[in-house]
Amino acid sequence: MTWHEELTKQGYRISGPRRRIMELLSDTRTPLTPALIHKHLALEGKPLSLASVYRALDLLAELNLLCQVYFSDGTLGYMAHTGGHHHHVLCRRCNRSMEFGGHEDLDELTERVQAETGYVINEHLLQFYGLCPSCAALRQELA
Amino acid sequence: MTWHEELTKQGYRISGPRRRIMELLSDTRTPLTPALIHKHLALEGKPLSLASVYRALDLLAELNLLCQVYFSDGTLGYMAHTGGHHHHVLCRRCNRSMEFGGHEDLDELTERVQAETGYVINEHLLQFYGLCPSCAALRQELA
DNA sequence: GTAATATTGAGAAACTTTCTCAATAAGGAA
DNA sequence: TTCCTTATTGAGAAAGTTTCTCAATATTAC
Ligand SMILES: [Mn+2]
Ligand SMILES: [Mn+2]
Ligand SMILES: [Zn+2]
Ligand SMILES: [Zn+2]
Repeated sequence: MTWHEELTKQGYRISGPRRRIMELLSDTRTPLTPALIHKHLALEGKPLSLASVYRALDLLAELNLLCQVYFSDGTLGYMAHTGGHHHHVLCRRCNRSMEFGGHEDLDELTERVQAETGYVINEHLLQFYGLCPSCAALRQELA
Repeated sequence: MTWHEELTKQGYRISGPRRRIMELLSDTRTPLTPALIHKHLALEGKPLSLASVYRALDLLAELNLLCQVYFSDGTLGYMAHTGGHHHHVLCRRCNRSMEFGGHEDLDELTERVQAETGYVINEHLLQFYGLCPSCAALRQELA
């Protein structure tokens, strides 16, 4: 199901701001913060109200059309959601981010932690940080 | 090594604000945000400048005397660091948080993701969310 | 095309974090 | 203990981020 269809199915309209944000994030390989999104769209010639950026991001993330990703400094960015349960690896240097399938890799650990702590666990946050291939190569050259 | 010793070893002073924040967080079982810490200390009678709260938290986290923990709504809180590599489980209802040993449970997954993505991974962010034992019990009663 | 109304824009307001610099206090030396 | 050096704090301004309000606009159904 496309994001158009998902929005429509849930009774929301396909508005300009929503479309522009989905398109921008689909074309970008790094997570973008609300401020960055606002800036990018302004550079395209037609600025978007910052309030609309926040509103659209909230809705699209709520509907699982976008993912929230934490930079290593803790700020929150957004990426297009390609589908399925997954997590992200981020490059500390250029912020380029890739997905990896989450599958049930944490199932075993989740069981252990539930047993150890007595908590009932129903969600997790997982991200990896490091260097992307090109930044790692660059670092090799300089060494 | 105690946090006193660690601060001293690194050439930092044992100041009132740093001591009060370490003591507060050591006595608290939920992560606290800067604003909450500021409020708690003010209620103790002697308010602390909010700027000092931020400065102390930054330093203490930098020295690994405190851990940063994300609430499920994305806001960042701090807890005393008890030592060793670990992660946290948070209760969505009461925010009570427990540690669990990180050991090398992610090593296998880390290897797989490095192979799949080509990234060189050197850090990870992991947290679990759910219900603590007492909140889960409460929920049972109401059902 | 028209009507109903969901959504946006603009700016105010609230909230969070950082910055500046004079005053204070911690730690080492005498 | 007292004095000296200077790291640290307090207070408030400033910068940055997120939310709110409401009239104007744009989308969708008919
Ligand atoms: Mn997963
Ligand atoms: Mn770990
Ligand atoms: Zn990179
Ligand atoms: Zn609880």
